[in-house]
Amino acid sequence: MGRQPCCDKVGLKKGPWTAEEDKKLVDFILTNGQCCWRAVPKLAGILRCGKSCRLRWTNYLRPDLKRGLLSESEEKLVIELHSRLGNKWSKIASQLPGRTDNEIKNHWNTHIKKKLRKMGIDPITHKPISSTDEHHLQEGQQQQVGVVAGEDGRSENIILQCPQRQEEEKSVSVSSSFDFVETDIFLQKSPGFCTDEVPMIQPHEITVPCASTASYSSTSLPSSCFSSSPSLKAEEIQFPCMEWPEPIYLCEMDDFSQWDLISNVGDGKLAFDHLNQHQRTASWNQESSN
DNA sequence: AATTATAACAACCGCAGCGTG
DNA sequence: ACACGCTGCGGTTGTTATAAT
Repeated sequence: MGRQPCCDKVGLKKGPWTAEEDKKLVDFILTNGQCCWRAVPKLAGILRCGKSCRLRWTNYLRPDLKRGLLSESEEKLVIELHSRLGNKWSKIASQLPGRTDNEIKNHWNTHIKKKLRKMGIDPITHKPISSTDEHHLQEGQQQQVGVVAGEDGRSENIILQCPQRQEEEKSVSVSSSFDFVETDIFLQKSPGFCTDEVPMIQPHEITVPCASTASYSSTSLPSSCFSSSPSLKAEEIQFPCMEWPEPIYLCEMDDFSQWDLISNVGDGKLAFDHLNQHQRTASWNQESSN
């Protein structure tokens, strides 16, 4: 079985990517497409392992990525999907075009988690924290079949979550997750909910914002926007009568034009304009706020 | 102005599933 | 059937920027 190891790690670089490395990787993929990641670093002349190249491309260099903070509606969608799927970041990301699993995971850990806790909601169970333990105890009693009782609450939680999560992963189109319904009801009843942070807009309250570009309704949504999701189809997510804000739907061409890494300088050649990461993020943020 | 704490996010690590020889 | 490599995923860490003292 003469396959070579994935990467021998000897002489391979780690840490932040340089402008030159980015350029090499982008040039290579734009020229050759995404092929065997193991071969990419050698062919592109990059001293990284294929895994690192793949991550850099998928999380940062891909031209269809949106930048900047998640919009309110994106956050709400993340919360809902998380209540159904748990930490299945890739599945959640597949429902947010232009967002990566890493980005969503980071946003969850740094923003959403705190907001939910601040609101008294357990970000893991999506239930009110005050009643979480008691609630689990009751549920545990109802679901004793096949359950090995843990000695502490922690292990019990895991036992309680798993069957439901597994079922939901098999069929996300199930009418409504109990967890999410409970969270949603709680959010609606919480006047103290930080509306300036994550407003929970009801479906009928969501309107497509006025924008200079064409507006999209749910009926005009291009199905291709969701083609990246093998396991979840957009229409399976239950959002009756919901009209999505534009940013969620569009893998905008605007995004490509705003993407400053690559620009066509004529005769088919691409110029690479590397900004440092924070400069770029700042400029994206600024653009998105305009 | 300097130092410390916190936030944000890019990148790494290890594991699991799947495909291939 | 088995061993191994490749890829993708999720958890975690490291680095940098910003805010607070």
